[in-house]
Amino acid sequence: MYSIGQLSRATGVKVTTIRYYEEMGLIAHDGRTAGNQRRYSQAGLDRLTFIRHTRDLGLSIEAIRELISLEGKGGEACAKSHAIAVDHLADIRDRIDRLRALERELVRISASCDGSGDGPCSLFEAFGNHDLCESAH
Amino acid sequence: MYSIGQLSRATGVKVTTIRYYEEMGLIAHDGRTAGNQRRYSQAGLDRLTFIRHTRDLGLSIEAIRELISLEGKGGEACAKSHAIAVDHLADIRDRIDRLRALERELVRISASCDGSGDGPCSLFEAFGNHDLCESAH
DNA sequence: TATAAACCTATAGAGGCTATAGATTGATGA
DNA sequence: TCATCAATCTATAGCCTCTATAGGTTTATA
Repeated sequence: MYSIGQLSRATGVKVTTIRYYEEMGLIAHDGRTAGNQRRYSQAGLDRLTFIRHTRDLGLSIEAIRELISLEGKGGEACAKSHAIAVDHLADIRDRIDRLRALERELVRISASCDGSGDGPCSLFEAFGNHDLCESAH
Repeated sequence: MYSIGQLSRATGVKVTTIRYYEEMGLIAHDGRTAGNQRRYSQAGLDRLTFIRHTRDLGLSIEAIRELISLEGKGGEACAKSHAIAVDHLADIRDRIDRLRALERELVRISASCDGSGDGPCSLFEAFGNHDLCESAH
């Protein structure tokens, strides 16, 4: 059996965060000591490792909760899990696209003035008036 | 003079958010009516437009506050503003790189199972064991 | 003048943690 | 066996950028 601190060191998830995940319903402990301290089995460690990885991938607590509820059920559950992965991938790609647009804008804005302080500084117009406006709002 | 609702409609920033920006020190109103309602001049509208654009670009409230304090000062202020833009650009590029790594992982994970539910579903192993581990933790 | 829309302040909640305080328990060395 | 100290416990508040709600007041229009 592992203490919460051992789980923390093994996975890199902070102790307080493990308790937070418990509160969120992602992980349970396998009993307590006489003095009320949490104890975990190997299954607990595996579960936390899974949570850590899926969080690293950017999945929300909600999505992870759903994945967990689908684990090992086969058939339709497999399809649902697949959908979570594919949806998240689409979301990531969306964010990449949006960040690329911001990157282009910022390149333009940075270039609008060399920062030397000689001559008029056009950064504020550049910041205040960007091309995204035409498409975004 | 504009009411807060007019400012909101003109910029697409919600009324409650405008009041939040005021509390954060990004925008001030130009007086109040006898009945205590905020009124704004053209300068207020311009300021909110600026805030909206810089938020769209992903700048933090803190960075915007600094930009505002530097506005129209020329010389060194121009250099500082330039640095804010360049730093933010570097940050955006970092985030793009990280999202690209996630994208690759998710492509691999999605491909590990077709979601048909025929045969064993390997999504959970794929989610729980990803390559990022070797580099990230 | 009556009504409805807009406005006001204050407060709580979202998501995903993190930090702190103050108390208790557990493991180790003497 | 006991002292000590690290680890753990619960409960609560804070971070950031809003958003939503409640309950009340003001403004604009018919």
